[in-house]
Amino acid sequence: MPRLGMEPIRKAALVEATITEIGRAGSLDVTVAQIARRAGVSSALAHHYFGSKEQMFLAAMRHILGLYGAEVRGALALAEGPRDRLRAVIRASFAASSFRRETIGAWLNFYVLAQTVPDVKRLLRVYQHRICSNLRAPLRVLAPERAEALAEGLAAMIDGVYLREVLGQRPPDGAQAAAMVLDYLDVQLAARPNSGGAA
Amino acid sequence: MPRLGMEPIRKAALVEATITEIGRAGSLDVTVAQIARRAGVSSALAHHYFGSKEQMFLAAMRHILGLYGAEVRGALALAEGPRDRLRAVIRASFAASSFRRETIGAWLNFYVLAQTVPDVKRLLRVYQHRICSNLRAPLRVLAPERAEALAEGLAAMIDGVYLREVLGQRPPDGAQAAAMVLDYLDVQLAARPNSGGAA
DNA sequence: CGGTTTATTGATTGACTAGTCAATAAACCA
DNA sequence: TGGTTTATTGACTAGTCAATCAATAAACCG
Repeated sequence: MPRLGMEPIRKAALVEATITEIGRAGSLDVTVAQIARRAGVSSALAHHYFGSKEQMFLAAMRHILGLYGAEVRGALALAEGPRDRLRAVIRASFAASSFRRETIGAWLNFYVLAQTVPDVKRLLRVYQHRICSNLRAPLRVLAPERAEALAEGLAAMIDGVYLREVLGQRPPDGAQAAAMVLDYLDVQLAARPNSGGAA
Repeated sequence: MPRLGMEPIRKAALVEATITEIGRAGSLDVTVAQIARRAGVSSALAHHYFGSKEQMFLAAMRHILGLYGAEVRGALALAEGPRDRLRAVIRASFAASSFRRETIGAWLNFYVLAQTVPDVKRLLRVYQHRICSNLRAPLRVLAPERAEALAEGLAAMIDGVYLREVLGQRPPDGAQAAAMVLDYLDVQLAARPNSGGAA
């Protein structure tokens, strides 16, 4: 009994299911049948809407990055002044919507996928570029000379914290993770407040 | 024409080939046949010596971590004083023997594998614990109150730099990577030289 | 009401691959 | 010398899975 206008609903369900399955399995070795089952449809339908497994992965990744981007934009909208903006970006990176076991697991696997699938690589580069930009802009105000280096350091640290979360036995603690990066930021800014000349 | 005593030679070749193939493919989706071919033997022989693909992966990982451990030990042996020891550990993390495209690619994939294979997870935990210890010990001398937090921050940053290297278009530059982490360290230590109380 | 589009699936196919096995042969041993 | 161990492989098996297809059926359209 097919109702019309199912496409967006099914696609959304399949994207969610893809992330969940990858996160649970901790691997890209999930079958289309598994994903489809979780989404409550047949594997044939999944192929019908996405064309291939790779396209499903890509859509899932776009979804994750989209959520993250929304989180950042939302936080930035409320922030005033460069320091606040930096904090906003960092906190958004560990907000509950992104910093969950399944999402982290999926995210790590997309890094792996980027080595094989050019489209995924491009997508991930866009994300990296955007986060660096978001950090660099306020840093240019606070520490112009070191803005570039600090932005890269912060970005690396955020990625590193994510990565280490994958192995953690404890469930991820976004607040604590954010605190570590925020502390790094504070100390760096306190060090050479408004000028630079890093090695 | 089989000569005796081939086992260690074949095993070493297969381990090398495993790392190379995973690094090149950027994925764990490499066939035993591929690995064996690169090692110059049949896939049957690979199974003969390792029993299963999983054991090959595990051996490859032990090899990578072993190389890294040796690098750290070597650097530590030459270091004098806590500050020097810290620098040694960080530099060793980006030494040429470990910081190569293929090794980095393989290393990332082992993080993924850890989510599935308990033995790999255990191995990776041992590595993380060891690097944290190596950092903590000298930090306890230089900044006792913050030693724990700083060690975790440094470790996260090291992992993060590795991770970002995976996507990089340029070939990995260990010196520059090390410089970034060393700078982080210097600033943190300069900030509150011999006491603490981080938020 | 027919005809078209949309939704949906069971069944099938075609390709791939981990792991097994029996066979071959050189080297060592008693 | 003849038996055992070690090295090595080609061929095979059994299982998996992405992708396709033909078929069913509801909804919409003129």
